[in-house]
Amino acid sequence: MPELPEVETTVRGLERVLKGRRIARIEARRADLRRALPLDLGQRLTGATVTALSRRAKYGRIDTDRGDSLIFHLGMSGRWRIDPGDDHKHDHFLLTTDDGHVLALNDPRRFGSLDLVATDEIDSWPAFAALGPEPFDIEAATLHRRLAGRKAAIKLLLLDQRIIAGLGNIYVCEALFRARINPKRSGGSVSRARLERLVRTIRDVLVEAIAAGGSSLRDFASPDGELGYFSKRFDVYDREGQECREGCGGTVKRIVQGGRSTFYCPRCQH
DNA sequence: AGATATTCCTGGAGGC
DNA sequence: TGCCTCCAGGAATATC
Repeated sequence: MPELPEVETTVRGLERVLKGRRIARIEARRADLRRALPLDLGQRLTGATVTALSRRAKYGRIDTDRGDSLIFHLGMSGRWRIDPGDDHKHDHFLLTTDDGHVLALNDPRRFGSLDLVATDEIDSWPAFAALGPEPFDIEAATLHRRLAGRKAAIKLLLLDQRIIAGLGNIYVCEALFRARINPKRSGGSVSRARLERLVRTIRDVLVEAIAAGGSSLRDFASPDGELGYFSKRFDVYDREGQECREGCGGTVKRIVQGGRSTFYCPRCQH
């Protein structure tokens, strides 16, 4: 599942073929990804030059010289392929550059989204306006303030994009394990010192995943279509019943919080 | 504020 | 082999 590291890797991959290029052709095969696409999307993008690519939380952003930004979210199963060759099922959106590269957005489950937003209004675009700070920017003091008094489980609060933006299920589990924090603990009860450690482990785990080329769930492909990585091993995610890698003698447990799986070591995490 | 449920969607896994 | 059910997940939304 694409989380922040996968989006970062994807943006970097797209940048290699897109930055500075003129968009020669757009093919939007579905008008209805998560939200309806503007009817004039083709006109606004065709002939425009891509000036910059960037990432915000789990969104990728492609800016053009015509004042528009194309914003994508990969949802659960989204991926970009560069020069896919033949046609793939679920290729919903294709972009051709002036030097002949084809970029295809493929998303079987269609939980992803595609939006065209005026670049100078991007900060007030509702999906962006609601986002909390980036994990690489947030300070422990800020996180402490944002969690103060909150009774909900720390695991759930870290998944809340308004509190801290960009974390998903996998890296929240991994970061909490490394920080030795029990995912069931209420957000407001985590001490400032432990939040210092948590901010560090969040950054560490994200940096490592980006370095490994994005993570590693079976179906993730890098932008150029290379198939998935098993290079990054998780300590707890999807390891129910297996021994704790910390060597504490405990066993990784799976619980359900907010309707989704949490993996942790009850011996190590308090 | 928080807990829980539902919706979107497909493919992969496991049961029989 | 195939048919069935369940499950995975991010984000928006609804309800109590």
